[in-house]
Amino acid sequence: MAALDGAVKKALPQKPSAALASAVKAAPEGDDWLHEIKFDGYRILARLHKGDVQLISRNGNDWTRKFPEIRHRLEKLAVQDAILDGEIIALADDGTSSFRNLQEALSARDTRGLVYQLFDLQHLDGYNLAAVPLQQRKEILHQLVNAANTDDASPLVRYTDHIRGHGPEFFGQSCRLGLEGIISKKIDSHYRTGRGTIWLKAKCANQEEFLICGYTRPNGGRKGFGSLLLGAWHGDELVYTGRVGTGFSQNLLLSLYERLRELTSEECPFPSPPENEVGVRWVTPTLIAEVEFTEWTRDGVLRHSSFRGLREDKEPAEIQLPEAAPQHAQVKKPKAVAQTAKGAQTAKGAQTAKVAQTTEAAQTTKVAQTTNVAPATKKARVNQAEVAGVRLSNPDRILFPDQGITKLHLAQYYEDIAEWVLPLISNRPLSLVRCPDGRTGECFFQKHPRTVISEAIPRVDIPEKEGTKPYLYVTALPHLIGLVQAGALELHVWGSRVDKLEQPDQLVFDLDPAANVSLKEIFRVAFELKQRIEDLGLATFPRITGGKGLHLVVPLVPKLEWEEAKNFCRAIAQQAASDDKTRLTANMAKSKRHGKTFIDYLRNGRSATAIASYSTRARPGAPVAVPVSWDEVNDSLTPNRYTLENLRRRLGALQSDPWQEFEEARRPITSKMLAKAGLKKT
DNA sequence: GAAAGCG
DNA sequence: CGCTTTCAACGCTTG
DNA sequence: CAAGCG
Ligand SMILES: [Mn+2]
Ligand SMILES: [Mn+2]
Repeated sequence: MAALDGAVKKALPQKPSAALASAVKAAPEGDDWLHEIKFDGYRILARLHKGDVQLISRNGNDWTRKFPEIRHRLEKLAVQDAILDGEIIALADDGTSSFRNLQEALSARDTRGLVYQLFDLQHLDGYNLAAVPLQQRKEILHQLVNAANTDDASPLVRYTDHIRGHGPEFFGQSCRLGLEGIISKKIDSHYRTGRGTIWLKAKCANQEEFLICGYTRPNGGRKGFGSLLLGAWHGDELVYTGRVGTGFSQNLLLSLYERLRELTSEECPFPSPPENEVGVRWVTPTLIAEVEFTEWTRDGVLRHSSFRGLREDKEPAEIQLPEAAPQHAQVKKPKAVAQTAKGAQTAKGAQTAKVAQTTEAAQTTKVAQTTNVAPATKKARVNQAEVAGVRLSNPDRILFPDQGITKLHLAQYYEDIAEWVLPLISNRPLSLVRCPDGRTGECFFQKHPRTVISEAIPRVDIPEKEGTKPYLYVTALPHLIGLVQAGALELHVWGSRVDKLEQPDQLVFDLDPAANVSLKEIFRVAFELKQRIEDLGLATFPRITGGKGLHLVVPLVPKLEWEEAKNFCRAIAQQAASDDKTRLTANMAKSKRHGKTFIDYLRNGRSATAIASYSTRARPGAPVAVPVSWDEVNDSLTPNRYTLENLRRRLGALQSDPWQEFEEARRPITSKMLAKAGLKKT
């Protein structure tokens, strides 16, 4: 150690402090930067002294007792004394870290699944390493962690790897994967505590911390609070920054509500109270909420905000108004008189009149949008909303309880991504999975609209065995919102369009892995099938389904009718299966699938459907089916990694549509192809 | 979610 | 009138 | 043919 350049003999500090990263818009270029994935957890310094371990939070509190397993693991590190720097996270199977899961683990006192990701080393065995170049500090740390983990397949304490250079590419790739962002560090830098410019953070979405300053009463049937009112310090003035009403599970919402009730205050904490906030309960601003949002409106409030968790490791005074916030709101003088919540009118009558969420800034997307909470008139119209001109009943009904995602939020999701979803879903007959009481309620499949669904959504009559039946299809955003109003959580589409129903314009090969098939194997199978289809002269585009598998979608010029098309698909699937009998089957029977991947070619029948691109799934985690490009099909991808909560990060980072070439790649199925697939010419 | 049925 | 009940797919494969 | 499948 003494031989190490920069190491200085020094006593172990009693109260170590951490280096902090400064926010930047883009990742730095050049080989003199190292880049790490940004974790979504708690920043923790570990102080090791003669077998004794102390875990210290960002604001200097002793959190050792919160993480007994990690403490125990650190006690076994082969060091006399050390200061380690890292982040404690809840690590999911797909390699992502979730702050929500971390907090749930902490409040349930079940911290066994948590992992300590170490990325720096301040002090080791009598020497201060602050002046040792970063790369060397990380090498020493790496060896230390490796030596301790030799016989551990799933270690609790891990070394955090980095890539050198290629910052902008790494950042783009991280965002396309739906991650939070990256941290960039100067390769030869010393360890400097406090905020500096040698550690930089680039984020994939707007995410900031705000003080919880109040809450609204819940709307019909809901418990606890409806949404939180947020603020931040601007100098010594507390400024209102908007509300957040999604992102909490039921449990979290109720426990947060208990804490807020103890903080309730008669007095509005804002010198300039927000306008039109009726029936708000104010609280003393002490709790800190981490919030993700799409943008600031011109009024200086958050748009599309979503709660990510409570920060227990910061001080309220640290919460300053971000520089990106428009100055507008602070200048504005109060119009409305501050209300102290007194159960005025009926409980339900305490309805927020209008959220400051439709401003000019909010109107800039391609698709016309109007997202309003309707004014409370008397009592009849209470609790209704409108999106894209379509009336939503029960906008506050929770459809995904673990995420607190409501019907209004689902409608806003489709409004937000309309330009992505509409080209891929328009003019195709639909089947729906409806869950009017949410994902965990009773769900059912629906093919025919009957009375349930808005007359404004177009129908096409399709001949069936006996007579002709109506099917829904969409051509525009309001139709999608109409489906949301009906409680549709999954949209499944035909492989043909309403103007050419009998001739498919796309095929779907649905790869359904058995439970114990690894991702690697699914993807290997997918590439082999891709090759097989390309050899026939057709293109394939991959789509992760939001469930467990993957689709290969084949663009066609409509020519053959359904029966011939399906025969073609069956021949391909059976050929693939017979060439790889151990890993594949073309037999739908579950008993024949054990340990294998089923090539479900049966999506390619008349009236068969497949999940639509960008449709949500009625599954845990609020996943979404997402078109990807073939070069994204690798170890980083999982079939359900994109969700209602993180898809926006991906779309924002995409340089181009991963299915950009889809239209140009259309080809008819020729008799040559049929012959090559082993079918007789027609 | 919405219409029909029931007390 | 308000509360409860009912309904919301189906064709093809497989053994 | 009934049962299973998505
Ligand atoms: Mn599937
Ligand atoms: Mn399938």
